[in-house]
Amino acid sequence: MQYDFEKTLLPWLGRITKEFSFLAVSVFENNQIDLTRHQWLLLKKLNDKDGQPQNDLAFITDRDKTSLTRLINTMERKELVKRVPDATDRRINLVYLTQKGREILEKSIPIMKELIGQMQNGLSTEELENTITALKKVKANLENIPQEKNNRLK
Amino acid sequence: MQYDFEKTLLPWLGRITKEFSFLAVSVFENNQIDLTRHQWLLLKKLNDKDGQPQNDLAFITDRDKTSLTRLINTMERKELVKRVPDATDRRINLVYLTQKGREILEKSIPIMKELIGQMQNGLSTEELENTITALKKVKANLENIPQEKNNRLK
DNA sequence: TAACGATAGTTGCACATGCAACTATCTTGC
DNA sequence: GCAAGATAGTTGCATGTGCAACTATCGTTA
Repeated sequence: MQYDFEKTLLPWLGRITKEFSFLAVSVFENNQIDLTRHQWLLLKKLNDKDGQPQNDLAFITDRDKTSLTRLINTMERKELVKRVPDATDRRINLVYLTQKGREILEKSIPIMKELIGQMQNGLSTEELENTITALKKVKANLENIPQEKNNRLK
Repeated sequence: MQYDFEKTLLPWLGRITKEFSFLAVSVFENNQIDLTRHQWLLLKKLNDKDGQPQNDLAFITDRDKTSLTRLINTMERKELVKRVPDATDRRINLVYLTQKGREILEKSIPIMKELIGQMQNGLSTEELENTITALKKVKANLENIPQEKNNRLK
């Protein structure tokens, strides 16, 4: 008998993540917002705390610093964020929202809330909480699996 | 008051997916298996049913056909799969596992099972089932959200 | 203070992905 | 049986990602 991967969490997580990304970009487009899911998330993090070093942003968005470099490149071209060299430590770039970035983010937040609401539609509060609790356990489990090579989040 | 996205499913799904990919590749490496998560999944699907057209494989792996083209390119270079033109319809390439592909897949399956087991560790059968049920609902919700542009899965 | 190691960020390379546009082939309808 | 449309697959371009190797700068310490 074959091992049935459909009865594990694995396939669902990937599918939903991908599907949601598509939807988000699609709904953004319908509202004349030109943002990818990744760009949106970074704007959101900058809105929570503006002017962060690239390294910190890489950490909180679970991303390699090189990936963040290029995401910032793209977003700087689109004038959503700007790099400002740190006054005291010249190695550091602080990343700030531009006015345009802030406006686009504010326009996008209710759309994202609506979309998340639709996604979670039909789940009771309890069901939702239980699911998140389970996913947190899963995340914790993954973090406890040792791996030699994983040094990107140091 | 800020809307707290951490209390929605959204951030957890993406994080876990990414973290699991890392772990899988890392554990594969430790066992001298050179596979990415995507390559592994395709091998798995071919093992379930060998000799499928590229279009069908794109569909069942939730992927654009162009993405699949290039994934097959990579995997053909690594001699994991091979393209065989369909005898009756010359537009179609049927994709088959190679001997090497099959061997590597068989070596990888117990490792994947083990990793999924570790990921789901501490979740009771009931909890796991409830979580999967909830995720299925979420997936169904996403599919019911209309979007003009999404024509990739036709 | 000079040297060494740590840290922040970038670049080269490879992989993965999607959309638009393309070629080749097949199917359908007149 | 031929033209028009549908289908399978590829390619160009853009985005996003990670690792290894690199530069520039800072901190520590001998």
